[in-house]
Amino acid sequence: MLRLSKLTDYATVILSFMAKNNERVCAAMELATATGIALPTVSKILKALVNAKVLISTRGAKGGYILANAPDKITVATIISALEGPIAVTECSISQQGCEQASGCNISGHWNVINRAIYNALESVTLADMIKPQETLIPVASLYRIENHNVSQ
Amino acid sequence: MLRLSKLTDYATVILSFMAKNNERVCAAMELATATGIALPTVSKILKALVNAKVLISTRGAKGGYILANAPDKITVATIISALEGPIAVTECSISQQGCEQASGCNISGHWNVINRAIYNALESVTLADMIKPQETLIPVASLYRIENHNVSQ
DNA sequence: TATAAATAGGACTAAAATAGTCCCCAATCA
DNA sequence: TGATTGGGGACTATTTTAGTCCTATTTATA
Repeated sequence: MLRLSKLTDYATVILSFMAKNNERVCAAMELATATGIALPTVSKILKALVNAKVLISTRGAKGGYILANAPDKITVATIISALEGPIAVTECSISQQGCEQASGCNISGHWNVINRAIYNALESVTLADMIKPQETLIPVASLYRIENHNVSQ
Repeated sequence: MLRLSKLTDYATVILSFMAKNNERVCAAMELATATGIALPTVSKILKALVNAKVLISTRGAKGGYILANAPDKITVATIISALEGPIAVTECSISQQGCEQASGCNISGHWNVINRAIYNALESVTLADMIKPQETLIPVASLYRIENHNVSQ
């Protein structure tokens, strides 16, 4: 299903809240209360976002977190990278040392085309877009080609 | 990192082999040998691809699998859907009943835009493309915005 | 300067998803 | 009829992800 982790999902919720309260330092506790996500989890996400330079932190009393850039400069690609590492759908695309699949794997070039397309899609949406009221709702069903054909495990 | 499962990766390797040997019925055993993937795993993948109508199976002695369509009619999106279910990056995009995040989650419309873009990217590359010799190699590093900023777990 | 409030970093546990294996049944061919 | 091959599902093992907690460090302020 090509999914994002829950933490990344939480990150967008947290960052959306912060974007709406732009220019104000928010403590982890406040963000936990506002979003309903447990404090230790919020804290973990915030640390990752600071490492990725999406947020700037201030320590000590009255400390907290603030967006490092304007919401329209923070892309979804950046947020995902912050929590999940490089955006690429296959291992070999990341390790760059080729996959161990000796026979028949000369397809990395095409995965790169796909990765690039996905990256562009994620790069084209910013935090500012996400907090805008949604104009157009695309019917979800149209996104699916095949329904309910998962591998039973 | 937005990754595909290993099984999906294997599926592309298996299907690539079959596309090169088009119009010939391949037994699971042969595919396992050709790709170096363990037989039970190959078998599991083939079953999923049959369910998704990517492959057609023949039972009994001399049986095996064959592509249901020409390689240029089988898209990467179809292959991924076959093994991982609907292509969408967030749970709420799939369940369609909205997420439980009461506060501040009015961003599903934008996720849909992203999902659609990703889907188009995956739909635009076919199995035929994947077995073509790669013309252009895009430097992988250019796909990344932030490097090595993963969350330590 | 002591104290409280806040983040930093990392270790750790728990839960869930994924990968991989195995078994028995059904179908087909020689 | 027996060998070969896929179908379906149960099961186990492994890996990843999620979530928690502890201790150190920093800073404001009473």
